[in-house]
Amino acid sequence: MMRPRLRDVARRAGVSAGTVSNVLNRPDAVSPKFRSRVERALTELNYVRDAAAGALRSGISQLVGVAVFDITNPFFMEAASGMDQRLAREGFVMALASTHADAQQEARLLRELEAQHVRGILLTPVASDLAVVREVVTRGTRVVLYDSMTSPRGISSVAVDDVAGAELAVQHLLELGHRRIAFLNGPRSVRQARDRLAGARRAISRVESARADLIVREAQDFTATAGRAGADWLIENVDPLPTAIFCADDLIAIGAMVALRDHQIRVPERVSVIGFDDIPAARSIPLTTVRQPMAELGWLAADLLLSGRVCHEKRVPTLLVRQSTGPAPY
Amino acid sequence: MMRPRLRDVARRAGVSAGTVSNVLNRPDAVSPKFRSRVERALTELNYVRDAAAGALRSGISQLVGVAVFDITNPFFMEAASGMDQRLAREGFVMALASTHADAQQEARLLRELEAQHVRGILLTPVASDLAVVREVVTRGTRVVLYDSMTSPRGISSVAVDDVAGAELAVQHLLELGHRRIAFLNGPRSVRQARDRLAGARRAISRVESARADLIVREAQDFTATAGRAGADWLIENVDPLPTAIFCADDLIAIGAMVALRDHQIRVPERVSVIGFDDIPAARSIPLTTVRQPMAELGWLAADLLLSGRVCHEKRVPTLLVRQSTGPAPY
DNA sequence: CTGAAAGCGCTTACAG
DNA sequence: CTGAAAGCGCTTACAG
Repeated sequence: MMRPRLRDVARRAGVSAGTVSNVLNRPDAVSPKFRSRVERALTELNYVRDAAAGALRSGISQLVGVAVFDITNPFFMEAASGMDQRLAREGFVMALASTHADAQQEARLLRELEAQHVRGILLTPVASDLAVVREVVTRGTRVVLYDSMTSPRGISSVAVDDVAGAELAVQHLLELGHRRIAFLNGPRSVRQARDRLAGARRAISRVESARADLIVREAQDFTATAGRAGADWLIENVDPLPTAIFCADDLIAIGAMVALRDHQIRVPERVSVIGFDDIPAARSIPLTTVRQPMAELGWLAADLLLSGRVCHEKRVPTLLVRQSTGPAPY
Repeated sequence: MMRPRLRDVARRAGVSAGTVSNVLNRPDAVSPKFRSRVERALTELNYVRDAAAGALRSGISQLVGVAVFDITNPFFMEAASGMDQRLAREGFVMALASTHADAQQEARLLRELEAQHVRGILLTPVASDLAVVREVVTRGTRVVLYDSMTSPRGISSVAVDDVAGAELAVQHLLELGHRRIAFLNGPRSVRQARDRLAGARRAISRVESARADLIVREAQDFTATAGRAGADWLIENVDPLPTAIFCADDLIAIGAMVALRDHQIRVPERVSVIGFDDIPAARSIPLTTVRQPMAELGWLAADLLLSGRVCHEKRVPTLLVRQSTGPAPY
């Protein structure tokens, strides 16, 4: 009826609770005879260690906190899946939560996870000052930053170069002859949005032969709904319509394509669309995009967390040309 | 440096630790004078309750376990998002994990979450015997089943009628004149796959005027990769190709459409494709599908968990006709 | 190598 | 209404 406790196992094995605990936590310190006796009792009773008690006493739990912007964005879930793969093999349980890209909620969440004595936290940071993160780290909780370009001392991070990625995207459009390009960005409060804007601008500024324009429109968030609204806005307010739209993520791009289709504007014949991330759905659109190795980076972030190694991994994203981009129509 | 403890707050407020705890847990039992003094100390020190200690002592934590088949499937993440919305408003933290639709891993996970003294578990059950679930519930952990058609006594569940949904899908194809229909199903070990097959068969068996065929192919899992392989198999092995493909979920449908496109088979002119779930990407394809109200059901499941009410909610899914289905070509 | 004991930070009857 | 004390189930020095 009740779950067995350490003392139940101890009684059954005819040893003390301390010895059972030793078998569990430092088996080498127990004689083979006692160890096998205890192990039998453990399996016979189907013992599961009380995680709360263990966490309280030892100061550490089998929980790893993962805090991302948005759990419905495949970008983050691909990453979380990579993290989970690394974590599960050591028996850790992932506690996933969303910050909704809000600094307040991020702070609340970090404290809450710390209070659970999590083994560590994998975080997509919203705030770039990292004040709360530092606080938590100072008190002894490991944090690894996912998708963060800041490389604070003592805190590991993994990231992709967003500036380079956006540059790649816009360069691709320029090479196709586009000279009036719209950029459907995410909210500027998010670092990724700022960096991608910087990259887009840099590519534009490189154009020498002719003049190139970048029309920037900021979406409310990185969702398809926001992308749709953004494209609707372009269609209504920008005349003539740009011949290409660079979107700050694939979800925005998907939304933009829905809007274009609703207005019978053909992609890529009249307007080219390019995204960012390469979420699984991008392939089926099929959407030209800038690929980020999300699962790989997630795996790496979890690995850094477990090993305790401190380092800053940066990856350069790659361009994936599919069928949503083509030559400029004029 | 160290996080403040209850006793630090007590000292600062000039009261005992018990009184601070009372302010936190049963404020009405404390006089207004003491209460406000304690509350000030609480905020001044930025106190965060130690969750592990609280869980150990009270037997309950602020954690809610969520165990789904696959965290990269938008179907589950839309649901999780609904759960999170309900949970976050009461200050609960969601611990999301994947069972990979495997009964073993499900059992392991349930025990692990129980050991964390979670407030409850929201589970997409793999095993239909529910033995481990019952065990956990007997010991006092609340469980609400998500997407489960079994309605065990004492355990709440929310679900959509998969049989009816699949019937709806195939009926739609039949009404369009299709008589050779392929069904790209998920693994039969999963209840949803079995139910959707039953629904598809039922629709087929209703046809009176002419004969209708259902060619069933079981995919490895509910992913786009599996869907692609499934459609490739159909293209290679079934001649003539069926004029319509019903897919057990949208991911499989998306994969199938990629395969068809790679073979220059036009959708819906030569082959109609219909999915199941209505994940956000479906709209942008645009894929005809059977809609499940995932976020709503997730919210409801979390609500049942928190309220402790036991009931079984069933929803009837709805058909969403978009542009991936059309009249049979012959 | 093993056992008895202290203690992690809370919560909760209970005495005053 | 408040405080002192016991105890949740573990882990970990420490004595034997």
